[in-house]
Amino acid sequence: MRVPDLLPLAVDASTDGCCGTPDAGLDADAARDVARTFKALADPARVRLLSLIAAQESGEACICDLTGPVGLSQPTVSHHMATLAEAGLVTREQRGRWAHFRVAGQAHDLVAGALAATLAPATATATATGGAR
Amino acid sequence: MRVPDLLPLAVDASTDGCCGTPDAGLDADAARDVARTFKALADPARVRLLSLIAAQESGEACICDLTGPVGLSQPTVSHHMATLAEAGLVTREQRGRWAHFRVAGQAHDLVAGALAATLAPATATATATGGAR
DNA sequence: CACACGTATTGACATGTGTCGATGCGTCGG
DNA sequence: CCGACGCATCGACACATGTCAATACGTGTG
Repeated sequence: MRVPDLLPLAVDASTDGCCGTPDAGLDADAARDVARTFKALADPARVRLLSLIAAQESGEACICDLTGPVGLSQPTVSHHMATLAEAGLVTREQRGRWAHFRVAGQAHDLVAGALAATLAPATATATATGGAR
Repeated sequence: MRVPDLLPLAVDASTDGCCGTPDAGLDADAARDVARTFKALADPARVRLLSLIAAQESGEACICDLTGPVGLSQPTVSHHMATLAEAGLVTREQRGRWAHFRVAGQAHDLVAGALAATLAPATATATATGGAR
């Protein structure tokens, strides 16, 4: 399952004095969550699947619509979609015997938040935790 | 030394008629480039290293400053930094016998561009290629 | 109800990747 | 000039991951 309600985005508190977070980056847990989000996009097949769904006129697609364009077997596509869904980047809706996938509303904020947390640990906690639903 | 001038961000032209790019996502090459960028951030160690550098007061750090906080050996950190540098996310400057790393100016745009290309192939070509091509 | 169809799961395999110890290569200090 | 220091590379290992064929599971359809 694991659709984390966005990201913890905690900043390392190891040597955290009071206000400035001197120079310590994200702590181990936060880094692991951030990496988990990016890892979902770290494969050409998943990137292609996601862009393929995003490019659909209807905004959604089923597995059978995707196997052809990406040139992968049905089990492989299904596996990738499960990965994307677990990362919270797509949503899966079983309608009849078709599984309809669409890009999650969180998707952009999820990745943008992870990026912000990585590149600007100080300000990211404010922007991301407050900005993304 | 592979610092791709941002991303190609090409959209699939397989069934591209004239104007709308009906519903095809990124092509294989573009997806591979996008995935390459995200893959650099798909490991907790690298995320942590990057955030650690970004959090430095001076904006830069050498290997010896990083091995401690992340709890990894010097060769491993060196290897991760090479990965980040090859992805164009950090820059490496040899000064004396220290190697100083700083977050590349491209870094944010590089990742944001990859994200945009994935989630909004249609508009991304306009926004991203306009800035980079 | 039996069959066809779309999807998910399983098992297996090859490849990729993170990690470390040992070692090599420049550079500074005595 | 020689030793210490910082970093990169190499070789090796364990583990994760992408991929497929085979198969199981639900759901419509005849």
